[in-house]
Amino acid sequence: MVVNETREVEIDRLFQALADSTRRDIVTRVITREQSVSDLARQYAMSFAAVQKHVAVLERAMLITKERRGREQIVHGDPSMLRTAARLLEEYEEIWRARAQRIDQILAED
Amino acid sequence: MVVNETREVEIDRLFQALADSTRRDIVTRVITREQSVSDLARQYAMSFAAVQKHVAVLERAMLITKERRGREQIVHGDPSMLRTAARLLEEYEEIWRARAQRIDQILAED
DNA sequence: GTAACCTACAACCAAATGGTTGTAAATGAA
DNA sequence: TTCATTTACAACCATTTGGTTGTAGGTTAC
Repeated sequence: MVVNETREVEIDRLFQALADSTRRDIVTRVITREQSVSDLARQYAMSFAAVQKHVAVLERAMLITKERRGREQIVHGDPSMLRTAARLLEEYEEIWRARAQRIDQILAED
Repeated sequence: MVVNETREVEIDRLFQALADSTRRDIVTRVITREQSVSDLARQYAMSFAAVQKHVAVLERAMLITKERRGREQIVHGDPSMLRTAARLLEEYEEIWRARAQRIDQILAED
C-alpha cells in the first residue's frame, strides 16, 4: 500500500512545514536574502523561541539550512525541496489532465 | 504585516490537507476516478469514520467536492486548488531564480 | 416490511502543534 | 573583565489532529 515510506514522511514534513503563514514568510525572506535567526525573530510579533521553533520545523523539512557564523546562526533557503513539492503538485495536475483526455476519448467513441 | 488574511488561511488549510499521506492518496484516487466515501474507506486500514474525517479535511481545503447520489456521497477531485498550490511553489522558485541572477550580476561587476 | 448499506456526528483519547517563560552557555564588544 | 547579544533547550499550556467506538437516520435491495 504505502510504497516509499521514508519519502512519504519527508513529503508529510514538507507540506506540514508550508502549512503555516509565518513559516512561509520565513521561507520567502531567506530565499531572497539569508539572515540570522534573531534577524528573523525581530520581524514577527512572537517570542524568539517561537521563531526558533518555526526555523527548526523548516530545517527538518529541508526547506532551509543553518550555518553557524560566530555567535549567529545564519538561515539559508534551500530550493531543492521546493522544487520537489512543485513537481509533486504538477504530477497531480498531470493525472488530472490524463483523466480528462481519457474521458474525451470515451465521449468521442460512437 | 499579514496582507491577505483569508487567502493565507486558505493556503494554510491547503498545505495542511496535503501533509498527510492518506489524504494525498485519496486525492490521487479521486482525481483519477470519482468514488464514494465507502469505496475509499474500504481501501485503508482504518475506520470509516477516520476516512470520512480525511475527506472532510480535503473538502474544507477545497481539494475535493462531494455530491450526493442516492445513499452514497460521491467524491470528486477539484484541480483548481492544486493548481493554486503548484503556482505558489513556482513563485518561490521564481524568487530564488531572481536572487541567483542578482548575485551573478553583482559578481560580474568589476 | 425488513435487512443491509451508507453516511453523519458525537464523545472520547493520545499525541502533536504553536505558543509562552525561564535558564544557561557561547560569542563579541566595551 | 564585564556586559550585551545570540542561541539552545526545558517545562509548561491550550488547542488541534488523527484516530477510535457508538448511535442514529436515510436509502436501497430483497
